[in-house]
Amino acid sequence: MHSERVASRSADPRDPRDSRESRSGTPQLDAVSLGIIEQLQEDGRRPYAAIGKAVGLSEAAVRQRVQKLLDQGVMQIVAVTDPLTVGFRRQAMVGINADGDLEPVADALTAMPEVEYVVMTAGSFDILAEIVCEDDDHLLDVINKRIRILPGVRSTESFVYLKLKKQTYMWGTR
Amino acid sequence: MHSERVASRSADPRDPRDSRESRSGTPQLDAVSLGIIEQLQEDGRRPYAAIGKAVGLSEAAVRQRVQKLLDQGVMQIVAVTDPLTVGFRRQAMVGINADGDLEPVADALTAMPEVEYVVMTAGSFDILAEIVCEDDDHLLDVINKRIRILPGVRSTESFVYLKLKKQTYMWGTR
DNA sequence: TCCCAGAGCTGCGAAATCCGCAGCCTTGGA
DNA sequence: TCCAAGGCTGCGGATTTCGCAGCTCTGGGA
Repeated sequence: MHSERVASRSADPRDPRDSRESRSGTPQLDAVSLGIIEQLQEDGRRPYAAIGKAVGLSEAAVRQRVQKLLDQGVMQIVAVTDPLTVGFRRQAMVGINADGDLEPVADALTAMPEVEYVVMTAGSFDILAEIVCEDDDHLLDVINKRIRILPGVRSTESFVYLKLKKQTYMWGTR
Repeated sequence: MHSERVASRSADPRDPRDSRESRSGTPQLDAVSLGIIEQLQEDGRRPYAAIGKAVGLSEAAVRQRVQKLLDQGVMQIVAVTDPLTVGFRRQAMVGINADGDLEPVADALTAMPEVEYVVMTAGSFDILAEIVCEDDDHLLDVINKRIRILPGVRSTESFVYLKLKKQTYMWGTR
């Protein structure tokens, strides 16, 4: 039994290690690590032994891999909620257009505590940022006094959240 | 010591229970539960005893509260990653405009495994949906053959992700 | 070719954590 | 006034986590 020890050598002939990196500097993951992530996407507190049984590894090995994935920043194990149910009254997605290099703008957004999510995109917006605020005043303040002021920012468009319908992290399990 | 047992009765005079619900049917949370969530937003695997010490509750009480929060769907404890680093080549935010009742459209989106995030918004889009795909063909397929076909959908606009800059869930700790 | 260093895995006790349960207290309704 | 329900505590027993020593495989250097 413990069926696929194979996975660690057949699926990807190379080591599970960071033998090859994508250009962004993030390590490449083998099938076993993906399996571990998949298990933890279902339940972030699942015991290492149970994960090991599922992916064909010992408890200790799973523990080492998980620790490494966390250290590398590849994954994080956290509680997620719908902010609207936890006292934050206003949440919005903001589309941003800017001139020149977008990196400094994105970095400035990343530094703001109210900004939960920043992604650079292709399309009619250069950057999308998700904002979580206490109330309308707070939201207005962040957008007008903190974002639209950033050097290079040409325009913004806001989408205030009315209702969160879905929020999952289980793409691994489909 | 165990300073604020107060919190469970002074901050909000009512029980920590779902004595009063917001209109969406989600229970109201007291300060202690918020504290627990905050702890788990920093580290989803933090031991119950450590959380208890931080919020002034026994280990068993924390365990019961966490279980209840999970059962109620108020929070989930999961591993989150940047899909782009885990083998999914294409990710996009799609803005959608539709006629009539938006609920069925949102429900249909929610049912799609490739859709990770669905939110109804105010602004020039009615719905925002985040999509995670294997590659360009897959993405194109989902948008053209699955989303734009939905009854009521008038138009869509896509923002393909180039680089994820920030992704946090620690709004509680600021 | 031989040898060594590094990475990853296993197995194993010790320590810490999780879990179920009985009992106590408070609140609200009959 | 009494009872039922919800929430909390404390406590053992079962389970899990943790640290460590030892093994294997691989790649590089002499």
